[in-house]
Amino acid sequence: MENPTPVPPPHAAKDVTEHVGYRLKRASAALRNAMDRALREHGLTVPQYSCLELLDEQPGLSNADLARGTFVTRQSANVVLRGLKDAGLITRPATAAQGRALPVHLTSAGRERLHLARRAVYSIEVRMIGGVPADRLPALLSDLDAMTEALDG
Amino acid sequence: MENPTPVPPPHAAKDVTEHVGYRLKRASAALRNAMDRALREHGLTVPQYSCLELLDEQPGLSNADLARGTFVTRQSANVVLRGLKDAGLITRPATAAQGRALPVHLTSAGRERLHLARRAVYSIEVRMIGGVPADRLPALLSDLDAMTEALDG
DNA sequence: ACCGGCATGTCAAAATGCTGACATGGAGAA
DNA sequence: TTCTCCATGTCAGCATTTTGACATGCCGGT
Repeated sequence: MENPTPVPPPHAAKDVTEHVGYRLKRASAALRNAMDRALREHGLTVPQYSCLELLDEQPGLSNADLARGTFVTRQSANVVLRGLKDAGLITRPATAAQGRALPVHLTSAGRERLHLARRAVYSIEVRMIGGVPADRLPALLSDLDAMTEALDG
Repeated sequence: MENPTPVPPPHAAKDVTEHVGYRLKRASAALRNAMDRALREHGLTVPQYSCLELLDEQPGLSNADLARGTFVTRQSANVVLRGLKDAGLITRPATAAQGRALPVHLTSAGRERLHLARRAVYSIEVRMIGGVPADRLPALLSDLDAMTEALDG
């Protein structure tokens, strides 16, 4: 009487490695690893790079914005920002002109560092995408998006 | 003269959220979050659950095997195993009969806990997969696999 | 037999991330 | 206005994970 009802598997799968979650995690880990190694040569961590990329695109984002954008907590993002500020790659006002949000901006050194690191990161993305047929890329993006929405919504 | 040569983007993309890496990370984060919440009710962390799942399928795996299987370092896996052992969910010999690898096995309590937690996790996977067209699932699995291989190989 | 390479388990230290909690500022309802 | 709700920034404590290092046991070629 330990387990009378076997759990119905999400879909036909011989073992764990056939599960979407496993593949997703594995791909994500591989990407994280590759980015870690590449960014280390530029003196950046993955969260730091992610913040720089977001800030280059949307200057003035707040700490909370960056936390959401990089999928970590506000507290973690705060630590990252402190590191970037100490490195002179971003600026952050000590007081808020209005509200509590403190808008973060890239310094020219930050922009420069980002542009250098971006080369390395993009080449990784190119290598990663190289494995999948080009005509399936839109579907892949869409499916990843759908999965996220299905979980978050 | 700051950046004479713009970096060629990996593929046509208006912003960062169009990049495969971003989508991948986002989906992975959403899954991780959902699993964290679900497994907490069962007193398990994601790495712990992952180890139990692997051990149920392949009894006798070593710490290093589990580290590779869960995409963490041997040291991290060791901490996880210690937790599982303290909880009485696994057994681990103190000495190796041959070689250095110590084969890990599930206890009946471990199997029971796994079967309970599996329901919650599978329902998450079902929900996640629910967002993508069923006929695209094989391609999705294949593409995730291809990306991993392109990065690791 | 010997030795070099390699995988494993483990220790120590540091970095990283999260949970819980609290104070502040703003928007909207009563 | 006043009050309630929500988002933000931040502090403290804890958990998790990684890097770096070292000792042990096997397996290959020499």
